Amino acid sequence: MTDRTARTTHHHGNLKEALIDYALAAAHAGALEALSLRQASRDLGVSPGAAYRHFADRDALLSTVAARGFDALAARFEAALPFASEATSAVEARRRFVALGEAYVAFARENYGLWRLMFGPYGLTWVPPTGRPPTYAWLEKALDDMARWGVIRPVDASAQFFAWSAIHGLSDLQASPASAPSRTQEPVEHQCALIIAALANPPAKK
Amino acid sequence: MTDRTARTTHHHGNLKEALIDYALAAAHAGALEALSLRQASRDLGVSPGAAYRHFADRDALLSTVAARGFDALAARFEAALPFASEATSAVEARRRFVALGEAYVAFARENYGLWRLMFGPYGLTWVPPTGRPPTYAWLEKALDDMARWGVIRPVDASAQFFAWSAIHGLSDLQASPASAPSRTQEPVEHQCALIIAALANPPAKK
DNA sequence: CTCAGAAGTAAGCAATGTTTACTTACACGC
DNA sequence: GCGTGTAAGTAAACATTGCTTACTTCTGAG
Repeated sequence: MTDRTARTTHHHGNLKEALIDYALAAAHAGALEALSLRQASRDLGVSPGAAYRHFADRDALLSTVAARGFDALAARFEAALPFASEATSAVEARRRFVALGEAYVAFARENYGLWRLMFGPYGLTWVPPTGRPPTYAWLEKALDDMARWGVIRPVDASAQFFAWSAIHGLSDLQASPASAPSRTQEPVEHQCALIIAALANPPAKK
Repeated sequence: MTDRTARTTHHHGNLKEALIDYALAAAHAGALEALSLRQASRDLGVSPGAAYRHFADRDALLSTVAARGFDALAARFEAALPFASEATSAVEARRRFVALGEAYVAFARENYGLWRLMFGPYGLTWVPPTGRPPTYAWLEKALDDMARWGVIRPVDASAQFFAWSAIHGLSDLQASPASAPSRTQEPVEHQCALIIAALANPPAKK
């Protein structure tokens, strides 16, 4: 966790990436908001001012880390539900939507610090850094799949946003360490069922 | 904003409350996570160490401020929708539920820093500090009212949690300064309509 | 081989959280 | 009324942090 090919070389190493990884690891432990550049530099065996050769200031590091967070979330989506694949039945489409929700919640739980950063004052930039489609595209696709198999009605942007914010709220509430005692995972499926119910019987648009 | 009956008296004043108010004001401006005890003490005309006579450490202050946040939210609910009142029709019950959701979102927007604190690592203790019922009770009551007038089916704890997390997610996403450009308020009503749709046609429980 | 520039160092500044030993001033028993 | 105990505030100090500046060192392109 400390070394990163920066050992043998006296003065050089791939800092920047090492700093990002360090922050990512700290985020995994939940202690991101209190991350210290000096401590990081110390642990990476480098002088305090070295980080400023790669990041304008602490916020710049946090900002890029937040961006990486969306990348990591997309990777998790891809692992749980390859973007290229398609649903082959109604029950399959439904199962995929639930899997997406569960991945979302699980990510928030396992990377609480990063999660907070992503949706905090920084973050929410979500340009697609790699070739992967931005995270929102997974949701659109899952909803479209369900609509195609008749599980729900066709969705507009407003309905998409509803589905997103419903799962997002669930994640935020369940990921909070304050609700740690009730760490049950099953409600996610039921929540998704309720979202599907709403999208299957949408309110009459006035 | 600086004075608080602590002026004339040379050494005393109602610190503690002044500190909480100071933090609350800072929260209103959004700059809570970066609140400085020294700066606060300075602005309140008191020495740096004075705060520690009332709070064990910085986190203790933030923690009580978070608790006050839930109190302020309850006050807002009460203002928008007196707890003692009852819905007198189906459309009224529905209107009240929407008003609750709008109050929730508005509070998150106007007190972003406090909002983040309340649902962050601190907070979520929500003991009812004053005589008011805890915030969650408003939601329960609004849902029960709607069920009583046939707007939705009777709700269980799981359905309550669904409604809460859906509105909570909406608040969190819309309150984030990153989504400031799209500061439209109308979607709240539509979101609530979708929540109602879900609770009116709940999924068959297996 | 040189040498310009990237990458890292050392030292320093201002600010913070927190602790300690000290003073002050209020309140209350006598 | 008057000492006096105690809560509340002060002053000084320590460790740590973000960040800047002037300096060194290493590297890789020409």
